[in-house]
Amino acid sequence: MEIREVFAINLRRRRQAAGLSQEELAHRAELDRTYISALERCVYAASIEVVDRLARELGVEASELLQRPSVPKIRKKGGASKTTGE
Amino acid sequence: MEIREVFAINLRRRRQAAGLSQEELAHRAELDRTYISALERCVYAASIEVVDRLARELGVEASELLQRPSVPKIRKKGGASKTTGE
DNA sequence: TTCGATTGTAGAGAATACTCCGTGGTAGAA
DNA sequence: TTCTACCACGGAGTATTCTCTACAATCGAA
Repeated sequence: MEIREVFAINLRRRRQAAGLSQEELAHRAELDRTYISALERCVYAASIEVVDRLARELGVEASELLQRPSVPKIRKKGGASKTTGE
Repeated sequence: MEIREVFAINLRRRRQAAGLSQEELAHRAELDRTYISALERCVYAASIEVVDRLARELGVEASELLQRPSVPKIRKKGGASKTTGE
């Protein structure tokens, strides 16, 4: 999983959890709305400065937005082994 | 503390801990040597892609390189209160 | 349908990250 | 001293991020 994707997913989830629209978040973080949209679609690799500004407005640490999803406990009998895709 | 600084400090500490020169790390992460130097001096705000590439070569998660140093348990009697500097 | 709110997307330009060249400085070993 | 390894730093050029404007699509409510 690419780091852009990790960030995109975390950003969208946190934003929605905070009940903010892309526009609201963009305004608070002093960024452009279309840019937030692009970030959530993995169009760009954000600089750590925008990661930090978004994290602040979402009430989390910058590092959290780069946290890869923890592997969700595999429960299997005889299924084919599945790789992470990365 | 600015996020650049957080990253710069973590990068340098991890690099030295790994016993790598800026040149060695740059080569392994396929980045320019002078750029690594600049990152450790807070000249630029790296993109999350270079954070990720450096993290890989240092054997850590990208998110770790953005982790702010934990406040080291204040032990004081009557000293002037000290701010974080930020 | 019509409206408001939200998001996707395109294009052009400004700003900044990143590369590549070179120079110099410091410290340790020969 | 001389050599080597390592790092700070400058400038110029390329690549990418980020801003701004505009238009279209979707969805739920009136």
